[in-house]
Amino acid sequence: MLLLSYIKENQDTVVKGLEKRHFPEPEKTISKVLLLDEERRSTQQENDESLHEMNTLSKQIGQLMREGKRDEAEAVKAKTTELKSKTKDLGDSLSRIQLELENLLLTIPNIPNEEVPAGKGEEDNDVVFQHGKAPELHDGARPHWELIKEYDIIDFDLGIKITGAGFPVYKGAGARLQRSMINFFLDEARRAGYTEIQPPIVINEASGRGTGQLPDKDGQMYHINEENFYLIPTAEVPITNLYRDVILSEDELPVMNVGFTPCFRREAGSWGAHVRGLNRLHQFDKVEIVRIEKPENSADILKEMCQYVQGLLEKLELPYRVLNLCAGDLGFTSSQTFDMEVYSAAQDKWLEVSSVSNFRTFQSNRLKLRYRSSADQKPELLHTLNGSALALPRIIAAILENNQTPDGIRIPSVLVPYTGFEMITNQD
RNA sequence: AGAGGAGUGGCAGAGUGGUCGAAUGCGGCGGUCUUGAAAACCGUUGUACCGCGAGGUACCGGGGGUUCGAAUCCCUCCUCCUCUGCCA
Repeated sequence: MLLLSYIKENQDTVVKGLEKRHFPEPEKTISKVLLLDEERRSTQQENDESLHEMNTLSKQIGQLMREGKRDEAEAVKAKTTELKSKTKDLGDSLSRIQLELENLLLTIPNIPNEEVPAGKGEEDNDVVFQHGKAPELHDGARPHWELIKEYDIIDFDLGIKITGAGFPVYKGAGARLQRSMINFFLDEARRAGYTEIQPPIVINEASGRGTGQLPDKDGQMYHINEENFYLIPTAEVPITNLYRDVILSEDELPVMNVGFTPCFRREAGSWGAHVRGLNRLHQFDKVEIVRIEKPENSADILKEMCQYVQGLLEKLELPYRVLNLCAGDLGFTSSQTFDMEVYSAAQDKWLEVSSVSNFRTFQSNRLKLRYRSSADQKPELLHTLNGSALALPRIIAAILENNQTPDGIRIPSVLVPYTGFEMITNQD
């Protein structure tokens, strides 16, 4: 959620930012916000005055009662009747206006920062970096959804039997590869200074609102009716919400957390013919890095996090490219996002495996996540950032496809100490 | 899941209808003393909103209600503790 004070002081920037995102009728929305805010302030002033008067009279009554001046007290009481209903009305309008303002603010996405390219959709994203080259595959090389059958390492049909489409079962070497990658990613993050967190993978409504999944992505999360809980779409949600309603001291910064969790996404309406195999799932594993930084550092930290993720891809020997997402393709809560895509040779396709974002104060404003730079300073909102490091299924898809040989699938050497095998073959 | 108890400031803990944003202790910050530190003593110490300011308003787990007036009474939800039951 954007800061109201920011909107007030930077109307032009906000309107231009929303235009860049192709947000409909930005000017109209912003003037509505400002109008509601004005209404809120004047109503609050009236309300406060009215409450003040009530408080004063009530104290008088108490005083008179104590002095035994019953009749005088009753006289003052009579005066409060009218005031009371006025106060009630004012209070009602105030909360109605506040709710309307809050709901309107919740529909406004984050403002893209200056480095974000203009554009409408994914075709306008900027490729800012590219590394590695496509492997030369042997004749008869196949996409991963065929390879997993041949080597019997991932079974979609069994997943359909147990749950439904998009919930694969990992078997044998497939399960071990998956577990190895989780450990590898967590160990790498730990070496880079991140603290490992194992959060709940079920969250309440307040957490969903805190990081901005609610109300924006309500239909995209699995919901548990009895408890009004949601299955997490990413570890970002529980890990960032650890800091909801928290005022950190300066020496607690920066916060660098990493967590592995399964992630659940309904992906309602987003399935197409091109989405096959591991490319899109309802449940998948992901290691997520989450950082909380002082505002002045967040821009540099975003780049640092990208470097970190790129390092992982290089260690896995995967060809990849980095996209600076254009304003139209930016997530609702993000001010800038870099996507990492690996090249999948057998599909001749780029697969998104990481998304690294700076939310600036958009999340911390909802979370009320602040820090105090010194004892006599007012608390200041922090910046939150996060990134996948990494999401597993598409990495597995890329490894299977890029590393296939007539004799089996070669495991990247950095993973071999974790898997305990160098090749996936039919003998496993 | 059933029965009982409890949720108050960074922490501990008093307060059961009026001058309570809230005693007291601890902790934190500033100072006096000291070469320095400790001890002792003095002062200070929540957040948000409105207001140029003086100042005002709200917040005692969340929400609603009773009352001129609620931390205090009522309803409801949440959380924690104890016992019983169940169970990785």
